[in-house]
Amino acid sequence: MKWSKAFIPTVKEDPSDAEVVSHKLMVRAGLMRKLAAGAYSYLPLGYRTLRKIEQIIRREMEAVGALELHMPVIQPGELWERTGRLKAYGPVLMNFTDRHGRRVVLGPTHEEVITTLVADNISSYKQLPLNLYQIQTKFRDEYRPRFGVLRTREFLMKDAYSFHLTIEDLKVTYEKMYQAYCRIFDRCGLDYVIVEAESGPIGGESSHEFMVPTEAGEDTLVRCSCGYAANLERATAATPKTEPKESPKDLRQVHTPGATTIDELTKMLNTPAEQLIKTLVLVGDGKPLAALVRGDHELNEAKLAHAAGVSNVQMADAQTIEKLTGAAVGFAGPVGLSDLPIIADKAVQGMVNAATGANKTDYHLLGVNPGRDFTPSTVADIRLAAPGDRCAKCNGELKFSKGIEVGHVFQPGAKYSDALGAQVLNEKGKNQPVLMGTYGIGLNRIMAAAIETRADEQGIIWPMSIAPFQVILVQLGQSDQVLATAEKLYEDLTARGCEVLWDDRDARPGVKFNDADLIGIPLRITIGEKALAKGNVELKPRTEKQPQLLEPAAAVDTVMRLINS
RNA sequence: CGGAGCGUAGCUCAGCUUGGCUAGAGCGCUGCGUUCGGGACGCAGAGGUCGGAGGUUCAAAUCCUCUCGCUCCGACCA
Repeated sequence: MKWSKAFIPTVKEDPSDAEVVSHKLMVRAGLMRKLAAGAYSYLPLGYRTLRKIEQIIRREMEAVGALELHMPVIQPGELWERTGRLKAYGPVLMNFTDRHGRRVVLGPTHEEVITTLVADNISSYKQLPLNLYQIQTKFRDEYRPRFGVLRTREFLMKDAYSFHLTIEDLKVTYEKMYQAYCRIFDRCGLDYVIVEAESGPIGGESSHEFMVPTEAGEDTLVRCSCGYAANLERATAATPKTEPKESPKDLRQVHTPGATTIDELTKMLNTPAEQLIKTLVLVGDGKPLAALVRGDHELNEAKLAHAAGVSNVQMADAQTIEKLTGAAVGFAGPVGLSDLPIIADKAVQGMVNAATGANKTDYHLLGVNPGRDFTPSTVADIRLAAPGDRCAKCNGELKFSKGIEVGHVFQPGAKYSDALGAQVLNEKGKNQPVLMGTYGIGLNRIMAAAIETRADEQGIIWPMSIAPFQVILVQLGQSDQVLATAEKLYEDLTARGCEVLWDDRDARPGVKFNDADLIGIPLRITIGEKALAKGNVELKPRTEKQPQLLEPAAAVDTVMRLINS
């Protein structure tokens, strides 16, 4: 492709609305342009990379026996009601009403559609396992699209769904897909870590996320040198050892006017936050419950829901809290709160002479001792891990960092089959629900993550595998000799299957070199009078400083060797 | 949805506080010339409903009200 015939609108300055490196560079290198918040056009150069990522994914999916299909973006809202996800996704679901007054959902994912498909067309265990995937645009009306292409309202996703008779068989495919994902991200040149994850609205127990560590990421990774890795929602920390410094004292009520926050309370009582018990009133599946965490800890609602055996929890409103505790918000405490299930974090269990709310406006209790003054109905890990925490497995120091989620694998099992009636006859002629695994990859995020983690001050540095072109020919000047050499190189390389971008523009060398670096093509061949006087051209990988002088034919051989290595 | 900020040429921005003359700069773009190995220079040009609507005023990019869009922080989420 000649640059003069291409559409590669590079720009010198960072776009004013871009914050992260990948966003800036994708715009500057002419890969994409924004249409509206969370909606981007991919220009020819950017689309080439996206298609290369697609091809890598297709190869690896085929290698593990997944079959490509294509499902509708528009989906009946009724299907989403049946699985309860109309509510679970809430306003994130893009939807509209059609001319007949029916609710239509723009698919954010396709569990409902594929399960219906399988329910209607698979009836025997002999047809299992089955593994289907598609690569398609998904729609999610995000609260806040941001960071360029990292969180958008419309994005390209590879979504796969596998179906099984037994949990063992599901695990076999899950493992295969997990390995295939590793190969995909390896081939895309990403450094990634795999973390244990929460399943969120997809559902299911075991779940892993593929994360690319970078400051630009939105997700928080919690890792330990022993190999433990989880995302923040899932991470478990060792329960801090509290060595009782004093013997239990008597309960004492103190006047604490207006102290409704941990901060105010630590000042007023002159007590460290770790001596306080935070009592939170929540509603789980419509029923109120109390959650207890140490004052310096944060509640993890997903863990709480799990411990309480409910599908989700949310903070109770002020009215409910006042009714249940008999006090204004900020003065709740576990002592005497006998009507509610009390779920205490493990770290609360060993506390001695803690301070809590007194269930009386403007009063707190001192000398509170779990076991003596109140008894939790459940003790579990219900808090968020925090910097400074130790690893639950090896007691090493937990490290916190940011990452971009590029892939996620789940095992929802029978969740959708039960809701949508996907059953098969087993060997004994009895109906049983099909078990499901689901697997997702964000293609745009792969692209952004590759840029984010590999760029330098000059611009993008593509890995060979997903570079829009493998080689850029930089032609300096328009002399007959230069032109003829460029032409020959272009033909020879193209004939050998190499993807070449030929910068034939009548521009100054600096402009061309800077653009070449900006768009990040892995190999650059410079054709100029200087080297050509001795019959040479210059070959320089994007990552190297100094070029190598070679005769054109040798340059072609070297390029092909570098591409195939 | 709460908090903050920003909308002026294709892009990046100045001008707004304290209303006033033909609305500016750099980059990019067009033409001509000189240049040509890491974002050249000269000359001549094209390009603007100052986000939109309403209001105040003799007069609005500038002040007021409403509205739309974008960005960041938070909440929430994959």
